Amino acid sequence: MAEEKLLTKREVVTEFRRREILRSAQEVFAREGFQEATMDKIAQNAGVSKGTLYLYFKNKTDLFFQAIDEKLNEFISLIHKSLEGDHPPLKKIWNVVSTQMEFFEDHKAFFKVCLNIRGGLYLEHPQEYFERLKEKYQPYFNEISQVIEQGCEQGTFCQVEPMKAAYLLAEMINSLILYRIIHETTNPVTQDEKLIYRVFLRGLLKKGAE
Amino acid sequence: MAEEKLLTKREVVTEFRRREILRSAQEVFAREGFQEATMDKIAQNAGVSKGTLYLYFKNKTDLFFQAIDEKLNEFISLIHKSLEGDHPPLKKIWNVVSTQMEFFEDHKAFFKVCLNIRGGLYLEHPQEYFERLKEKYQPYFNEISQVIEQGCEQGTFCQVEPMKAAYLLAEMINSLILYRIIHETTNPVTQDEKLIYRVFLRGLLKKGAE
DNA sequence: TACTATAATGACTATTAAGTTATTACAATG
DNA sequence: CATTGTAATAACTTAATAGTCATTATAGTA
Repeated sequence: MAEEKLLTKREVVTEFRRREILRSAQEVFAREGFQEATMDKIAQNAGVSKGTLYLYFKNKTDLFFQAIDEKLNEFISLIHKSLEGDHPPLKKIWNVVSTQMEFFEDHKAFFKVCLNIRGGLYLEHPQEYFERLKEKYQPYFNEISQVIEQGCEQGTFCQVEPMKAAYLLAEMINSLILYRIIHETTNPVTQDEKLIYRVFLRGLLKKGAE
Repeated sequence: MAEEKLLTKREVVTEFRRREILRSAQEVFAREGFQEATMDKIAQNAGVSKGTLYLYFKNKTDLFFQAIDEKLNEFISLIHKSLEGDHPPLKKIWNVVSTQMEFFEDHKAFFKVCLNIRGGLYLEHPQEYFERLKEKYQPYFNEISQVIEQGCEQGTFCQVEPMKAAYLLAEMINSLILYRIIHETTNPVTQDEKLIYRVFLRGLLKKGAE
């Protein structure tokens, strides 16, 4: 009675096509950005014709957002996992820093796309997509902000607006990823992780100074 | 003998046109971003015909970069002025934070354009323009980094790579400007300036904690 | 005022690329 | 193996816009 939901050949092909198109789109968008990436290039790269793209995706913007959606999910779920369990806030902050740093170190092209989106969203995509992405990021900022709130309550951290502090931390991490890209740094990420961790928690001031 | 270099009517008009086009371009680019801003819109907004734009500027990209150039100069020279004189590093850090925060608070549209450029540069503009802009920003990062170096030497700051610390500071400031834009915050910037100043120098950790 | 050179115009061209659709290929099914 | 409906194709349409150029207007000058 095991109602084995065997996929027909057609369903298999359909799923395979969809994946292949998404993979191709990720590649081309990451390499060329939204404008320069054309539907023709993506189709060719995927080994299908342009018309086929439109059987699977409504339009270019739709394809774009679905393409990044997956990697973004991956990132956000990594962050989520790194915050599971009952650890002290300091440990969790460290986990965020190292997880994010290492993820983008391994996905530099995707990092550029993220910058690209954020920069372009305010100006070059329909408001609707901005809202969608904002929602997408929400859990990420919420989780960091909760960690900070927890730290405040426990008396580990100073009193701050947790969400603002979360933004600060997130952008501190991004700034060093950017630094690494611009200066083509190859030294171990761990050094930069430590730097962020230290500055975010203790600041630049030397003990006893001022 | 006062060799008064009187401008002819033609020269006056020419200079006026040029200024008017730049002003219009700043406006339209800030409102719509690079892609959406068309030469027609810019021309119409400036009250000239499209052909005229090409008498004054080589092409769209050229116009774009000349349009932002001016505001960028203004910003960089403000930062420069705020670092003049013989003040202790702490005072100078404060000056950077408040100058930058307040400048972008007053020029939110321009801030968006800056994000837009940075995001798009890696992917959507010729490498040449990226290099040009990098050079443009150089003095800004150099000055901050020198302040930090000075602080290190004087024993006020911990030992860090000054340029990385400069990046950290710059992006911390940007992160809160971004926060203000996204959350449509209207509370006084001074609060946010103080937050950055404190976190950058002393971090989030409560005295005596951990 | 008349002549010349430069500035300005806007219709025009050329290109690019998103999205459509008529046609063809192919998988499922009895 | 024949029939049918769905998937895929690629040539086509459409729209947008950067950049050009022949024509017109205007400032400088004698």
